[in-house]
Amino acid sequence: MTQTLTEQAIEPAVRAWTRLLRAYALTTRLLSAELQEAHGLTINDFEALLVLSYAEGGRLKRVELARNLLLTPSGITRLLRGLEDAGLVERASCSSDLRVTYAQLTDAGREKLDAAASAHTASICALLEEHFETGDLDAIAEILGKLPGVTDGDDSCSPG
Amino acid sequence: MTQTLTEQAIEPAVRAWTRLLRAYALTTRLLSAELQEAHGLTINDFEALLVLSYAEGGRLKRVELARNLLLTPSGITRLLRGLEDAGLVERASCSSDLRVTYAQLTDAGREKLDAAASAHTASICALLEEHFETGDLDAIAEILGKLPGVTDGDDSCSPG
DNA sequence: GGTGTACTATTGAGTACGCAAACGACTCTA
DNA sequence: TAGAGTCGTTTGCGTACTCAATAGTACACC
Repeated sequence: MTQTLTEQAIEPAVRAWTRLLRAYALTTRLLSAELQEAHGLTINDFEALLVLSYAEGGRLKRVELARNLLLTPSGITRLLRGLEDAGLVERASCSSDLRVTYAQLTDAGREKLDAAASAHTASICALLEEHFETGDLDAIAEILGKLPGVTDGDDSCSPG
Repeated sequence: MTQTLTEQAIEPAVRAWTRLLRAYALTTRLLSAELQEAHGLTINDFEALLVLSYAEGGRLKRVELARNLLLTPSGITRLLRGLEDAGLVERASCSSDLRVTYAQLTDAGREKLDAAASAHTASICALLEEHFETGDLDAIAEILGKLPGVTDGDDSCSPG
């Protein structure tokens, strides 16, 4: 390298990447604190309940949930342990495949979700709409949706 | 709430938010693994070295660094402890204010950064340019830059 | 039927944070 | 110059994750 770092132009990709990092840090810090304070849920707790609520019968294989939330299997085990202890989710076994266990949303879990969702959604909207226009939000969603994996769970979010 | 969750239209803000979460998870997982493997640095290690390299004299108050990386003071203490132990950064005290200590990039730190930067930048570009067009990257950067705090350190990234 | 491979879930060990508390240093006020 | 409030830093404690290893189950293939 004859060119030092400080002489390099900043790549668009790098600029976009660092801003993604910072935007994530800023927004999660805020939203996570609110959600934790108001309902004792982490963001992933909430997302898990949400994904389950959209799933048929309110249940999903743990491995599906992992794919959906982009967590590792061990992450899912520990996430669900918390939700199980809180009575929001319960285990259900699969008769046709003894390896899999389902995560099943309980009534309490659905109630918790309903209770938390409106406030959490409002927080998200308030935070983002304060700084972004609707066109911005659509643009972010559309562009980030091009990353494979980002829209993986979206099918289950179209109720039908 | 008379309307149940599954009947609600998904707010643009919520869609953008969940995709931001997933995009972050996907990209950091990949890039962090590469950076760790190749150079033994976390993403924040790298970002810290980078920010310091742009700073005048290669040094910055810890609190400035914290603002820049969006870490809490305790996060900075621990991040820098690792870099100090590795000899990449050293402490410098401030004669006019005994409370503050500077984080000072060492020669080894600058070499490490130079060694890691090209590969890491290439990884970022490869990952993002594989799925996004240049216009997308600019759009992400511009839109996310509207969030206050996201562009806070950018001044120090314009070498002058 | 046995065997190898793939998959699901869990656990142990380690890490990178945040928050709250504490402490020393600065600064403003009177 | 004494006191109060603010700021920079560190530490203790807790948490949410990762990776690697493990065990049980499924299935294909011979």
